[in-house]
Formats: sequence, structure tokens, C-alpha cells
Amino acid sequence: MSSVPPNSNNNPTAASAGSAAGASTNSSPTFSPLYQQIKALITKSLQSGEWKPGEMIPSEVELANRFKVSQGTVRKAIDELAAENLVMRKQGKGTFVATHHEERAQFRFLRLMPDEGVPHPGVSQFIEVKRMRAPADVARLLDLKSGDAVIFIKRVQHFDGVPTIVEEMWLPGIAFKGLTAERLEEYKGPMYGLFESEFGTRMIRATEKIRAVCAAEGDAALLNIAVHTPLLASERVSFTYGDKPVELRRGLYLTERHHYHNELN
Amino acid sequence: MSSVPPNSNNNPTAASAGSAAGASTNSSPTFSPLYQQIKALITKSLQSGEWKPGEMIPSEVELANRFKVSQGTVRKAIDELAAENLVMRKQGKGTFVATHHEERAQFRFLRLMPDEGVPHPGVSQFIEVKRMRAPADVARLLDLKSGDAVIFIKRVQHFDGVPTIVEEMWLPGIAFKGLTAERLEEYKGPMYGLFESEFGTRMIRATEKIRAVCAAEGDAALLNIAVHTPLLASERVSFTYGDKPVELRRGLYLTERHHYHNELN
DNA sequence: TAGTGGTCTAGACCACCCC
DNA sequence: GGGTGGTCTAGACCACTAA
Repeated sequence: MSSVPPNSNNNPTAASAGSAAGASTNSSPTFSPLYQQIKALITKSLQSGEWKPGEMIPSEVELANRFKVSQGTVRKAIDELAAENLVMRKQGKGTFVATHHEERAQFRFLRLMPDEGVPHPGVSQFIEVKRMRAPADVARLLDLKSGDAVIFIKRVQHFDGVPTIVEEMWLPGIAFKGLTAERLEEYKGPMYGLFESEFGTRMIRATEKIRAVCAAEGDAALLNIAVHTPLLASERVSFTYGDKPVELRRGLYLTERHHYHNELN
Repeated sequence: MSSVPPNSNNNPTAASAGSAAGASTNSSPTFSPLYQQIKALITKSLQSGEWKPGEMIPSEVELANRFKVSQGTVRKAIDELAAENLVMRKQGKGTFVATHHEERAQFRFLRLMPDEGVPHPGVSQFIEVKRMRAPADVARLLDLKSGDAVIFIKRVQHFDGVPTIVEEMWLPGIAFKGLTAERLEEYKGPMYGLFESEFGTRMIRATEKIRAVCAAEGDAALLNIAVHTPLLASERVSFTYGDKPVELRRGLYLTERHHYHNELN
């Protein structure tokens, strides 16, 4: 295996019906590079739970042997997974499945920063947790049918004793069966950590739309502010593996002692 | 040069006083990898204007020869520069210095998107352009002394005929000497394109802080809205090479038919 | 056809971590 | 000492672009 011409377009598994190897008349669909195929295979293992959040995945050499490719190819696949925050490399130790139970990951999805001092987790006050049928707009964003069961959560978050965020969340009822106010209240740590550990759903990406609005009566009362105080309104959809939407979150942020921080590159 | 042990910690230029090569007792400062040094050298050439925005930089092989390293090392350096949007690779053609004169780059720093339809550039209405002395807060953010000369620009941007953004900008007076209302008005294309082509300052990164506020009288008049309408208030500091701040921009965004879009990864 | 970036390999050595 | 990821090299071939 050392002096043969490399890369006869070997498919590392028997997954796809391989065809058209070295021929020059490859037409449109364009084959994906080996390392992309490896990346897809590793992602599938992550998704299937073969390696759990926080655990170490096999070493590069081991994966190279398993897939019958060079270490360099595995490396490039893992590089991309690390760039997408699906895994985390630790020199000298190994490569680990990313998890929401970590300092670093705490503020990955919450961009609201205190004007002064360092970011720190808030204190949750749950207002309501219930099962309901998904309204049309929620169903559309979560890729469900209108009327499908969803879990609804409403909470207020306090920072330094100041109520700052009021948010409503909708989660698919099937995947989050058994999520109750008690479970939420007794759980210490980030909510996405709970979802990951207890419900096997890991959020890996989100999109957010932000507007400015005026506080309505109910929200003003919860945040202990005057009606018509300007607030940031965020609508966030979070996705798990396979770009599947699994959470809709609508938040109102009080920006008197906080601001939404963003880096533009 | 083929069978010698590689990497005797050769410095590609005579820049730093090389020391401590293979010895095992390297103490704290930790040497940067070769490709990082190459990256720094390429960045310096970009900054000095050796290759201008839009131009092609030398090929990987050529740079490898120039720096006396392998093509793979140059490649890794350029990979990072491409990830930071300093250069753009085009397969089969070459690697090009990134520029703000491009479709792709138009909306890199403006995250305000129309609720319906595709993003498109707005129409500028310049309200005021003048030289002034930097107030303390502006000076601090631009890394100037209080009272240093700055260019002040105020404009309204219209989308589909609707005034949507009112923003104020401050630029260092020295770097932007000769920037007048006429120059701004006659220039077609993105403002950062003008700054890049006419003033040799390329914005490569920015940070943004966003809050919700109520429209004051003056802004309400400019945007043709009621006083106290909620608006997004953005404070953006843009940086050029070497993390040097070169623009402060304070904008108010009307979010009735637009929203601020963000991707969380 | 020649030149560019993109992929893949194989092997060496380094830096870091833990036993 | 032995394992992990990180760097660096050298050389082959592929895919795309332009003359």
C-alpha cells in the first residue's frame, strides 16, 4: 500500500454507490473530497451518540486506520468540525465532543453583556411551563405541523438581582417529553446543558433576528420597569445536527445596564 | 536539501534574533510556528500596500520560494488569512487581496436585513460633514487624544424610499484629510470602498454594541416617525490592520420593516 | 497547455499531558 | 515513556481557469 497511485476515489465505507472514479468526463454533481466524507461520517457518529458530549473521540491515528485514509485527511476533517464547535481539540490529551457544560460555552448563544464587569450566568425565575399545541408561526419555525405538541416555557432572568430578560421558549413535545418546571428548577447549570444531558438534544447553531420594541404591560411588570421602556426583542431559532430546528426562543432584553455584543469579521 | 533533518527553527527573514533551536529547555515566551511567522510577513505586505486590494498576491509556490519554506506552510498561513477575510482564494486563478468593492463584502458590516426581499444597498442622504475636535468619548474609542481633529459625518440611509438608518461617524482627521461632503456624494458604491481606494484605509474587523432606545425629536424628524418610536442603537468601532481603530459609527435603526440578523455558531 | 489553488499521502519531529 | 494533537516537509495528482 505504499507505492500505489493514491486516491482511486475510495469510499471509506460502502455508503454511497461509488461510480466514476478516474474518468475525466465527470458531469455536474461533483464529488465531495475525501475529508468531507470523513467529516460526514464523524458527524454521524456524533449525532448517533457513539461518542457522548464531553467524551474523547478516537485519536486521529485510530480514525485514520478505521477509515483507511491518511492521518492528514482525518486531521482536515476534524479541523472543520472544531471550527464549527462540534468538537474541541486539546493538545496532548485528545479531541473531545463539545458540550454545553463548560465555562467557554456558557455565553456562546447569549450575547447580552453587562456594561461593567465580567459576564456571569443569571438567575432563572420560571413563570410558566406547560404542554400546548403549536401555533402556526411556532410550528413553521420548528418545522412541525400546526397543532403538534410543544413544551412552552416562560421565564425571567435576573442579573445582580435586576430582572433583565423575559423569554418564552417552545420545544418539540416529542423530543422533550418529561420536561417539567420541577426538572428545570432543580437543575443547576445552563439550560442547554440540561437539554443535552437529559434529552439528548445538543444545540449546535442558531440564527437570531433582533428588533427594538416598547415594553407592554405584562412584560413591564415582570421586568419591573415603566410601560413603553424600549427593549431589544430577539427571536432565536436553535438547530441540532442535520440543521434540524429544535428550539424557538423569543426574548426581551432590558438594555439599561447591558448591551448586545457582536463581532463583525 | 532533501535528507537533512527539517526545521532547524529557521527564521524566514532576519527579523527576530533567533535563539534556542533544538534545546529542550525553552522557557516561557514560546516560539510561534513557522506558518504564523509567514502569516505575519504576508500581513505586513498587505498593510504596506505591496499588493493592493483586488490585486492577486504571488502564488503559493512563489511565496514558498521567497520565504524558503514548503508550499504547505505557506498554504496554512494563507488559509488563516482567508478565514479572516484578508484575502480571497479563487481556484484556478490565484489568491486576491480582499476588497470592499464587491457584492459579497457589501453586507459584511451591516446586519440590518429587510424582513421581505433580498438585501440591497440603501441611498445615502448626507446631513452634515465637518471637521471637529474629538470629544473625550470619541477620542477614547478611536485611540486619539481628546481634542484631536476628526471628520464628522451624519447621514440618513433610505431603503425603498423609506428613511431607515440615521448614523453619525467619526474618523481620524489625519488619515482622512480631504474627505468632504462632495467626495462622499459623488462617490458611487460602499463607503468602505471609498475609504479603501481614496484614503488607503481598509476596515477588516469591527465590534458592535447594541441597545434599544426611544427616538428623540431630531432623529424622529429625520426618520419621519413618531417621537418615542423604539429604535436599535448600534455603536460600532471598526479596525484596520494591527487592530487600530479607525472609525466610530453610531447608528439608529428603524426595525419596522427590517431586523438585525445574526448567526450564532 | 500551463498555471493556479485543492486534495491526499507518508513520514519526521515538536509540544504538551499524564502516568 | 508513551500517547495525543501540532507543525513541517516533499511530492503526487486533481479541478478549475485562461490563453
